[in-house]
Amino acid sequence: MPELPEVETVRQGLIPEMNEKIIVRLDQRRLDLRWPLPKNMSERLTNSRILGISRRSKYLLFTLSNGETLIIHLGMSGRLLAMKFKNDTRKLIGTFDLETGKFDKHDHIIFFLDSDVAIIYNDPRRFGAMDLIPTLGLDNHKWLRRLGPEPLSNNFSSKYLYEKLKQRKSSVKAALMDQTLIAGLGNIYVLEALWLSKISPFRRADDIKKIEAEAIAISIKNVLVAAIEAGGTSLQDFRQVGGEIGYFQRCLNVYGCSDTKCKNIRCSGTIQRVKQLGRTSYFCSNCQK
DNA sequence: CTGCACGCCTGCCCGC
DNA sequence: TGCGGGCAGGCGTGCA
Repeated sequence: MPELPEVETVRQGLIPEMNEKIIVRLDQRRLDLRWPLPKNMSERLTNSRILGISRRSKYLLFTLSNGETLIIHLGMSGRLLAMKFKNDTRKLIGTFDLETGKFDKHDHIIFFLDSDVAIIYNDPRRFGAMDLIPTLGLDNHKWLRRLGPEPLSNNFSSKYLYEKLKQRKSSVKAALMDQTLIAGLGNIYVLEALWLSKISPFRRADDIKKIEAEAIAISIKNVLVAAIEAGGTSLQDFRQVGGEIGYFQRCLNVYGCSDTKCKNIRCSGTIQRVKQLGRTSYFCSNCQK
């Protein structure tokens, strides 16, 4: 569920908690998430200072003083939650219990910082992943090297999108979900952007006209910016660093809106829920052509 | 090479 | 009240 806006929201929340802090101890409670965790992760991270936190697509990148970068992917249900251990007044959801002093069974990794804050990685479904590699080799990492442009950067333009869609025989939805074409989108924001552009998710990508590609590119940027400003979408799992939900679900126009009236002001259609490529698509067949 | 089905994993929700 | 089945979906694998 965490797509680009959710990961960016987490990044922004982590910066005041983690930037310039030293990891004084690591509590690693499992050896694997989706894949094995980095070898000797605890030893390699202990006493390292976090020099910066950036994001590429849905990956969080922690630059460390030991010359390595920690890569974290939240998968479907991963959360990074900050917890003060002295004078804590925060309410955390589904994790550390202040009364019993016990961690949740899905608290897999806990980063203790020199500021009396701990960052808890909680992930019930364990679709998340971590890796730890030399910072110099970051661009060639297997998770990062094939990613397409960041949609909010100048590397992503309507011209780029038009040219790429022209090469695809799949549906426009499948193309926009492809991380090598554009990085960071998932089911929710692809469907929202297509609704805003009045393009059906079932249209063939190579049939998209130039003016339509422009509308899609603008819609992608608009929906991502708005979602980041709202602190992301919390449909089931997503939480911000302090445990708060995001508020963008109030702004969703089609995702999860089956059988409701289309919110397009000039449209009398009804939002449909249909299976597409083994995933759920929501769209209005009346105004999305 | 492209396009797409599948499996991973758990919690939740629905129907019986 | 209990239980089985379907669903959520990002991403790697493997197939045609």
